[in-house]
Amino acid sequence: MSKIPSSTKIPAKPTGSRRVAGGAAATPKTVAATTPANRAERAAERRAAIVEAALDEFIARGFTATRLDDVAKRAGVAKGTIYLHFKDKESMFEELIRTALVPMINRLHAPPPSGGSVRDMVEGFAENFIREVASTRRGDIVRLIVAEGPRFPAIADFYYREVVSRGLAGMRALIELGIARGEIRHKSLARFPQIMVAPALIAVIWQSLFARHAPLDATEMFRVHLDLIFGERRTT
Amino acid sequence: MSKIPSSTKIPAKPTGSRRVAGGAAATPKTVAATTPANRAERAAERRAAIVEAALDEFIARGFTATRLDDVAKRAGVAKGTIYLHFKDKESMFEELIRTALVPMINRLHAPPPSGGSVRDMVEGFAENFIREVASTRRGDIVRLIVAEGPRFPAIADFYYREVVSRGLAGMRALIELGIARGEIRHKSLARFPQIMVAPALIAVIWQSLFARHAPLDATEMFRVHLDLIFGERRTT
Amino acid sequence: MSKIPSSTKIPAKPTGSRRVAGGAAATPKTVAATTPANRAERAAERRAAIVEAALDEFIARGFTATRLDDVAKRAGVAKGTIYLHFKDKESMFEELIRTALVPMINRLHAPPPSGGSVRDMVEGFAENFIREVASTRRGDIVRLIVAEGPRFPAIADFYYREVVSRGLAGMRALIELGIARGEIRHKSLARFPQIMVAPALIAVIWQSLFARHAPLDATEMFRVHLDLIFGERRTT
Amino acid sequence: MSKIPSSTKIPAKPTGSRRVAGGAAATPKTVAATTPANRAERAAERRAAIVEAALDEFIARGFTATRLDDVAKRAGVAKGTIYLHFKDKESMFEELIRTALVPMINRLHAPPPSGGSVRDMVEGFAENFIREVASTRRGDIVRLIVAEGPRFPAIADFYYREVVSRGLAGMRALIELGIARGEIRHKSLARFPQIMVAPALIAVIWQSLFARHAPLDATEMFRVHLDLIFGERRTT
DNA sequence: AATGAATGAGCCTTCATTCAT
DNA sequence: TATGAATGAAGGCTCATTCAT
Repeated sequence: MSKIPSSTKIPAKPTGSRRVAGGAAATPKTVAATTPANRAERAAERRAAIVEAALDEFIARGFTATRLDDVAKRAGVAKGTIYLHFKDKESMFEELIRTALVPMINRLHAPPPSGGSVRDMVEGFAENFIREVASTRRGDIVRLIVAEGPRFPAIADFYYREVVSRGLAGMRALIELGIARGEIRHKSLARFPQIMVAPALIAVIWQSLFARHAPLDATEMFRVHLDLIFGERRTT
Repeated sequence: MSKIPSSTKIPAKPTGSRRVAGGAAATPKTVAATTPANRAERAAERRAAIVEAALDEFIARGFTATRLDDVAKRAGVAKGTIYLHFKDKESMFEELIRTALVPMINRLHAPPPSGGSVRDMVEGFAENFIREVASTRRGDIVRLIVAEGPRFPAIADFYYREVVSRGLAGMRALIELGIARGEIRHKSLARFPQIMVAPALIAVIWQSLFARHAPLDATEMFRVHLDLIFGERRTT
Repeated sequence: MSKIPSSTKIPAKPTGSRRVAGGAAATPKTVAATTPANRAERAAERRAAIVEAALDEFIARGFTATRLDDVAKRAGVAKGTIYLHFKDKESMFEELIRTALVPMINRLHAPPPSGGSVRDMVEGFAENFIREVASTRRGDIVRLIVAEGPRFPAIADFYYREVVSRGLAGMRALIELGIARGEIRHKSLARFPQIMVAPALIAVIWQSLFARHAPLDATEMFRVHLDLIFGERRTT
Repeated sequence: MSKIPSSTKIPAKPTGSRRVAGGAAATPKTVAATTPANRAERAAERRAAIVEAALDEFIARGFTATRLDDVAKRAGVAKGTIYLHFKDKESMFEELIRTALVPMINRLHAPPPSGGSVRDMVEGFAENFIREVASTRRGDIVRLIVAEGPRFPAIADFYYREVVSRGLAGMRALIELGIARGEIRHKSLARFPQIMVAPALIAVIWQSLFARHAPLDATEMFRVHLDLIFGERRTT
């Protein structure tokens, strides 16, 4: 049994603009004359590169095992530069997670595309979730929260407050709408909206841990799950 | 936002006989009046204490952040003693996880208590799972696997092979039985036995991360979930 | 009988500019007024200081007993700094030895100052050797190789290949020249050039181990040795 | 470049009586009924085994790198047993060296076999030395003293006092005899008896370090050396 | 006397953080 | 603003030594 050696080079998807072709050891010094105007722009770019890199590393190794040295290398900046943007490793981690959750939060704010049946809405949500979360890096972030939550209560709290509780509230509203409209018969489902999203979370975890052994068609699974709740549709 | 300081003393559930109450610096030399007569017995006890302590620390901090120093202190042994029982931190971690999973594996071997309806069987299984796993340290171990799996592929593999694939196979058999007996109408459920257990896993994660904010009645949630699959029962 | 306590402070010949006199706890941060203008220069200086210090410690204690902590202290750098220059203790040791041998190797390359008789050449070589090796730290390095060679075969190999075999080859050539010129009568000496240098090595070892008890005039000894080979000279 | 891994099993020449055939992990407990009479005998045997084992390990690894665990294993005793015979590692080392030197010391006491010419006597001594020292473990001990001398001044002192100074004194007497008898013409040789033995020491070191690369016929070398001093003999 | 489990000081090495340039 | 050399606290692991059996 061997763990992933910490020297493993997680293939770096170079983060955008910077990183001139050919530059071996990423020498970011020779950036040439900087137009005073785009200073801020350049800084923002750097910061973005750091965020990208840090997320990748944190996802791959977890908080403690991540080395800022690696983050810097991957971001193509010097180690010290990280400290121009973040107070320390811990704050960086927390800030990163928050930032990464923002899109999810926003989606929860957006009123669900209310056209059509409740099932369509839920299915739309689920497809979206699976496409945008379960099979992307955002899914890894969810797993990261599960992993580091106990050591970063603030992160867990934030996630609960901003994502989980809102998401469940929205889901409950949908369920109640479904019940009101007669689409859903099981009234008690409204007491446990978690049930509605459970397969989505399963999918997230499955992708990280077992996809290699047994690929999982998350969308289809979710559809079957919805059949349980709304009754079979395809028969029609 | 602050993470749990690494110096935080996770309250140690003292492991059995040794460890006199109040003893601060845990001086394990003066055992004197402690009963265990023979050598082997003492050794086994020590090893058990280390296992206990290590599991607690690993669960609380994750692999990398766990200090063997703390494990030793919590177990009431010297640091060197750990190395009489385990090759190194990594082997200790892997061995611990495997050991901790054995009870779960055994339960999967045991033929499901086949009396009664399929729903009863599943419900029995779920109640059991929630009682023995979701709300105990075994649940934390599942979360630990989710957390460290990507860095310990061997652990993830082992968990998949010994627990997940077997568990799902068993569940699929039950589902097929339910379909054959007419208890379950949704035939495609057999393709995704994950759906059946999804709420159980949700419960495990919820306990670790959010129980503090919003307690979750896992048993009741699971019952509602079963209602979706088997049809409501309580109406009777 | 007591060995040198490992805490013994081997008097450090301070390595160059840095290191203000008397400074106990060696706070190398406040360099301030120290001259070395540019980065590279400073780095080279530090590296040199480490090399100096490490050699002294290795010579005084041998490989295993040398503590990098002491090396760092003696070099006036932090422990971590060593690792900016060397991969680990072992590589440092091997690299150090090789580096320290380079001057000897170079001397072997240089064509012997061919003026005069063979005896003069050998005597010149010997005087040089005794002046530059036997009574200096280079002699200690030879002893160090003798001491650690069996545990570092690579070091022994390197020493044999680069110094011993070349040195003996050169010496053999000289001997043959001496035989050809009629300066040396014992033809079989060419089969054992080791004999020619034996007293030099004896001198090296004597200096390290017994000089304190009985000083040895290595130069004079070598001259007597040459008398055996070339016939007495002083009579003239 | 790689050093000998410390795990290297130096092939143990099992030390005599003990060590029952087939006994894997050398379980010295089952020694059966001990005749009260031979207690002391058994103890002496054990001690001898420890001495043997320790010498081998010290020679192979040097003082610091030698683990008492390995010594115990090789001697077929428990680690604690070593402490019944020696105060600590350091004393053991010093005592071992002293003990190992005794035979050499004794030989020096024994009046040189005074029959025949001085050359015969020296040649006899040298042949003896090369046979009994240079190519045996005793030679390794000489190298060990060279290696550890600086860190164990007491050892170096002892060696100087008991072996070196006596040996040289004896050699000087022989040289003076040779001069008196007209066998040796170079009178100043008496001032540096080291010259007489230098090739012998060279041979010792050569065996340890370079024998593998280039075997050395020490006896023949010594004979050539003597030819230098006494004049060629074979021509006759 | 002999054992070997247990101890804990100590050492190599890593890595978050600082700061002179 | 950005760099990266330097720092030193901390942690994994070893091993001489002790001591209950």
